Amino acid sequence: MGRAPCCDKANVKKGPWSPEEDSKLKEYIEKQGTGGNWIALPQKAGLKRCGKSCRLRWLNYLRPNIKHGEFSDEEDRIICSLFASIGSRWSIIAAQLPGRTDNDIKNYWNTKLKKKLMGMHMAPPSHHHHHHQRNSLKPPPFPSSSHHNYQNQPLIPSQPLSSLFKDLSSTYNRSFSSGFEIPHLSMTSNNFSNSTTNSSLFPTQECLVGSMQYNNYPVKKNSNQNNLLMFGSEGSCSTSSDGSCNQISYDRESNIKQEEMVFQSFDQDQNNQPMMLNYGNNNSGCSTGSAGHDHHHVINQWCERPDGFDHLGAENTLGYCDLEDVKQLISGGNNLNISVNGSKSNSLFSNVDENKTEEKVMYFY
DNA sequence: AAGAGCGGCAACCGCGCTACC
DNA sequence: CGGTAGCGCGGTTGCCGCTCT
Repeated sequence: MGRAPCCDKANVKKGPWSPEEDSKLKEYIEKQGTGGNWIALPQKAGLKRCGKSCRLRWLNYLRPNIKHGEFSDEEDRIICSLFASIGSRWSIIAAQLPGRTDNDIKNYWNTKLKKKLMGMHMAPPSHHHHHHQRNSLKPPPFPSSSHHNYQNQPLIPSQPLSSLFKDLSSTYNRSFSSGFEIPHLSMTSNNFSNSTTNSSLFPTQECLVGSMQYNNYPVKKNSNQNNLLMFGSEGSCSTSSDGSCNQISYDRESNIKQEEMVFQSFDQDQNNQPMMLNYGNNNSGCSTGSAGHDHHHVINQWCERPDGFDHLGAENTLGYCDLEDVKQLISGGNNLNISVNGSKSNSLFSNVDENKTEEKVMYFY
């Protein structure tokens, strides 16, 4: 039994939007707002479009402060860093780049950035089949929600992440040895009614990934009392648990997405302690430092800190990871060594709930 | 000059999640 | 508590312009 269509497909227009449709939609939303119901919106606005189509058009093209055009080197770097860390979570990546949409970034990655990175190390395909080889550089398997899983991807390492960053480094004539960025994803919590989060309220734990020790990232437990892998803003070094969060909120004015994420449920470890994975570095620890860069404005709107520092607090605000550490992570069969709460594990996902995934080892493609 | 191939991007599609009834 | 509507996301497709042969 299939799902009922969201609209009457026979009576909706498809294809490119005309300027008239654009102005109708823009005008309606600017005056009336979305009303929290995209399905009903096109009829109210006098558009023969599917609600989903309207939403997409608004979010990707019509809403204020949308940035089109060339991506800066800094934006490239952020995209690459986050992609290397969390994979194709475009909406999350987009949240780090004000004015950019997930669709924009996705397209940019698929058509340009990926090739830029691959250019020096991978021979171009002999035959180009449009749209069919774009995913040849696969993201790292990400302990995703059930929404998207990577467990069915073939375990065939083809592109060491280290070389990927080597490419990037040479491309931009800079070294990533002190600037490899770790995902930095701010959160809000259901426990807080407003949008601003004091990130220090989130519990964190220490964790070793390869030679890197990470201890800045908060962890939360979901309502099922499973343990969650979360990337997040800096926090205290304490441990606690609270409710779940898993929603995207929007800046009231710009509709720019703000993220709060629950990524993956983990089993408890052998000591019956909550398991988590933090990203950080031996040297960075819970350090603080200079203020953030422009691309963190979105985050900073939501994760204010009284000291004025950004979330990871250092010059590179997303965290640090020495390139050698990255290489180390990639080497040895692309197998990450993880230590959680002092107990070593030889793969990132060895503690993943086996009912949810069969994949035990993190590979980079 | 023409057609095939390629690249870029807007838009569509299907599905998971969640709030609501 | 199950069913359903709506939302949001990532993957995919279609179209169009440019380049190459």
